Amino acid sequence: MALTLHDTLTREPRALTPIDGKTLRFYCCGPTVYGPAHIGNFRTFVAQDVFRRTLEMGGLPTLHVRNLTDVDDKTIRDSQKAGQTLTEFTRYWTEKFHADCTALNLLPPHVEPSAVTHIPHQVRMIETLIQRGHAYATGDGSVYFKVASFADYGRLSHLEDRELRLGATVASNATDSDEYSKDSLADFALWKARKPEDGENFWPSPWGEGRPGWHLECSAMALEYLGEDFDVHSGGVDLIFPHHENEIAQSCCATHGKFAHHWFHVTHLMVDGGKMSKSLGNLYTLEDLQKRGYSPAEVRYVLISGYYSAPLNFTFHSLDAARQALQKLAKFAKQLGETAKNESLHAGPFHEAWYTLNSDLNVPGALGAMFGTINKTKPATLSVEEARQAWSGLQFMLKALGLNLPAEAEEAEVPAEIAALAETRWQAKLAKDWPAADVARKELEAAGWVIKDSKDSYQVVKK
RNA sequence: GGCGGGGUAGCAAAGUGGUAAUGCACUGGUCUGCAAAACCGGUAUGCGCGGGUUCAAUUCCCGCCCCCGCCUCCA
Repeated sequence: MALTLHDTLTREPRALTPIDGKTLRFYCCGPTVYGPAHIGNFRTFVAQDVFRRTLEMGGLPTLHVRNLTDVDDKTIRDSQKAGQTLTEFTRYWTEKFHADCTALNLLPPHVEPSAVTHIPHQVRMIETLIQRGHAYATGDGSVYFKVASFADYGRLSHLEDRELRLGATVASNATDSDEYSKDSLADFALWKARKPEDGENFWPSPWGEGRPGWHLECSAMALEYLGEDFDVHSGGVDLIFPHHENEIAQSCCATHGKFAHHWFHVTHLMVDGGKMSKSLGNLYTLEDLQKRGYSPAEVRYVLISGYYSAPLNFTFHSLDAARQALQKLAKFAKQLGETAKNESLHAGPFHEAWYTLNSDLNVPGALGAMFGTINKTKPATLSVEEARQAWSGLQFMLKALGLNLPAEAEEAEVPAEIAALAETRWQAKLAKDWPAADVARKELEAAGWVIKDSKDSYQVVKK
C-alpha cells in the first residue's frame, strides 16, 4: 500500500513512490542545539517518525537524513555565555536531544550530519553558485544569494515579489549594518564574514574567514547524502519561508537536479489554545512533563493524536486522556494473550486503521479505527488463530505509530507494609468483617494504593 | 494586506452529498457486603454565521465572522 501524502508545493495529495525505485530518501530539518527542545519541536520530529515508520512497515526502505545545526548566532552567543567552546556546548545539547528522542521512541536517522563538520561542502556549493552567477561576494567578505537570478523563487511559499520586498524592508530596518552591501534586500547570506562577536568560531574560505549562513547547510548536506534529486523534504510550517524557499533556490541553482520532489510540513503545536512561549510559561520540555509524572509514551501519544496538518492543542487533560487510551490498548493486548509473539507483517483485523494511516498520515483516524476494531472484538470469543492475528495486527499498528504500551504494574514493587495491609483487609473481607476491611482499604487509599478485587484473589496497584 | 491551517458533543479529534468514527469525561446495567477494577450499554436532530444549488448539505458554491501560523530568528 503506497502512502499518500499532501505536498506543500503542488498543494495536493500525492502517492509516494521512490525516485530510484527502491528507497524513499528524505531530509528533515533538525534542531539547533543550543538548549532543550520543547514539545512543539518534537511534534514535528514525531510526525516525521510516524511518516518513516509507516513507509517501512509498508515494506519500503527509507534513507532518513536529519541535520544538527551547531553553528549560528544562538549557538555562538549561548556557548560564550556558558563559558564553553562551541563544540563542548553543542555536544551537551545534542546529547540531551538524543536522550529525548530515544525516550519518545524516535527512530534515529540513518545519517545525522552537522553543519560544522560540513563546512567544505558548503564552501564548494557557494563557489559553484558564484561561478554560475547566482551569488556574489561583497566587500566585507560575505557572500549572498542573488534571489533575482532564480525565477522560481517564491513558488513554495506562494509569496509574491511585493511581499518579499516588504518583508525584507522590515527586516533590514531591524538588523545591523552588515546587510548594507546586498544588491537586493531579498538576497540572503550564504557566507557570513567573521565578526568580533563570533570569537573563535570562524573558518577559512575563498572570501575570507567567516561562517556559513543557516540556509545553506541543509542544501549542502542534502546534496551530500541524498543527491541532487530526492523524494521528500520535511520540517515545521514555519520553515516554508524563508528557509525552504532558500534551500530550493540554492540547490536548484547549484546542481542540475530538482532538489526535493515532495514537501511535507507539520503544523505547529498550540498550548492551552495559544502559541507556546516562555513568557506565558506554557513552553514545556519533555523533562518538564516527566517531572509532572507523565511518561514519554503518553507525550508521544498526544503529539500524534492530531492530524499533522491541523493545529493541535496541547493540554494536561489531553495527557490524562492519552494515559487512559494507552491503558485501554494495553488491556486489549493482554486479553489476547501473548503466547504467539510472532513478527507482525500485516495489520490483520486492523486493516482499516492501516489504510487510514496511509491516507495522508491520518493518525487520529487510524487510532479511531483501531479502537473501533477493539470495541467489536471480544477476545474471549476468538479462536486461538484469530487471537493470534488480532495480537500481531495490533503490534503492527503500534509499531507503525511508534507506541510502546505501558507495562503492567509489578506486584513485586509493592512495599511490604502495603502488602501486609492489603492482606489484612483481604482476610477481614473473607471473615465478612466489613468495617475492618473498609478501614484497611481506606488506609491503603490514603497511602496511594488501590485494591482490585477479583473472585478469589486481589491486586494492589498504585494510583 | 498577501499566503497557509483551523472553527464538529463538557474536553480532544476523525469523517461523509443521504442524516455524525474514536479517546477522555459523564452516565445506566452486570458483578460486589458496599466500592474499585472488569465486562455490557447510553450520551451531538447537530457539525462558526447567513444565503444558494440539490429529492437530500455538516459535506458543494457564494458572502461573512472568529482563532492560529508565516510574510527573512523560529519545529
